Amino acid sequence: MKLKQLPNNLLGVSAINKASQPKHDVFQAISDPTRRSMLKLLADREMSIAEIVEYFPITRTAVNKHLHILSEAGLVRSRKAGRETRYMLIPAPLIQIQNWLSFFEQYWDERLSALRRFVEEDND
Amino acid sequence: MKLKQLPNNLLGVSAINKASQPKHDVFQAISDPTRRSMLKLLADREMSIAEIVEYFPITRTAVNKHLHILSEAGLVRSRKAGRETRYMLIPAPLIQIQNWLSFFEQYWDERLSALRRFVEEDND
DNA sequence: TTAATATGTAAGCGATTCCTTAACAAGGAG
DNA sequence: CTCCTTGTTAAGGAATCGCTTACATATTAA
Repeated sequence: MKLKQLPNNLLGVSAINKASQPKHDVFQAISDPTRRSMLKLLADREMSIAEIVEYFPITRTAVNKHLHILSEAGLVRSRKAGRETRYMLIPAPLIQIQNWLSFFEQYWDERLSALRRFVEEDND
Repeated sequence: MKLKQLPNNLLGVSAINKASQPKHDVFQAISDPTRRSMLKLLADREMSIAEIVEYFPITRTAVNKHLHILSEAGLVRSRKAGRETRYMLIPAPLIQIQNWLSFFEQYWDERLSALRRFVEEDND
C-alpha cells in the first residue's frame, strides 16, 4: 500500500497504518456474516455487549470475541462507561475494501467502462 | 437469556439459512490475500493453473483449491482447452460487496472522502 | 455489606482453513 | 509406443475459527 505523505492525524485513525500488523485485517473481519450484522447494528448507535447479545443466538463470550476481532481490524472502538463497555462503529477501514474493489470496476461492464474513459478524457 | 424475534432481513442476516447455499460466498472468497491476488491476475487475461502457479509460492494443488473456492463464489469460470483448464475472471459477484459497502457510505464524512483521495492502492 | 449486573478471560471442543505429499487420469510431444 | 505436462482427488497435519462452559473481576443497586 502506497500512501502519499498523508498527515497522520487527518482522521485520528491510525488503524489504516499497516506498519503495525494486527492479526485480523478488514477483509477477514467482514468475512463473517455475524460480524457484518454487528457492524450494521452499530451504525445506528453505540451499544453495550449486553445489548448486542440480544440480537444474536450466541453467548456473550462469543459476541465479545467478535467485537475483539472487529476492533483489531479498526472497525470498532470501545469505550468504558461505568460497568459497561460500549462499542461504536468506525467505518474508516472499509475504505480498504472500497479501494480494492475499485480496481475491478473497469471490468464490471466493458461498455460502461468504455463510456467512462470517454467522459474522463473529455474532462481532461 | 432471551432472544428478540428479529425480522430476518432487518440486519441483512438472511445469510443464516446456509442449508441450500454453496459453502463459500463472495465475502469469504476475498478474505484470503492469495485469492485476491489471483483475481487481479485473472483480470488481465484467462490463465491456466500452471501459469498461475508461477506467481505464488504454493503448489498446484493449493492453487487448484483456491480456484475452486473462487468458482463456488462465482468469481471465476473455468474452460477446458486441451489438457489445460483455463480460468477467467467473473467480476459480477463483487457487486455484492459493493452493495454491502454502500450501506456505510452515509457514515463516511468529509474527512473520510479526503482520505480516499490520498490512498492509492493495496499491494494485494 | 451483600447481591445483582456487566464484562473479561482461560480452557477446551468440533469444524474449517490452508497447505502439503502421493497417487492417479488424460492430453500432447518425441 | 513412451515420456512429460497438466489437472484432479485423497489423506492428513498444523493452525485457526466459532462457539461453549466455568470462573474471575469490576461496577452499581438494595
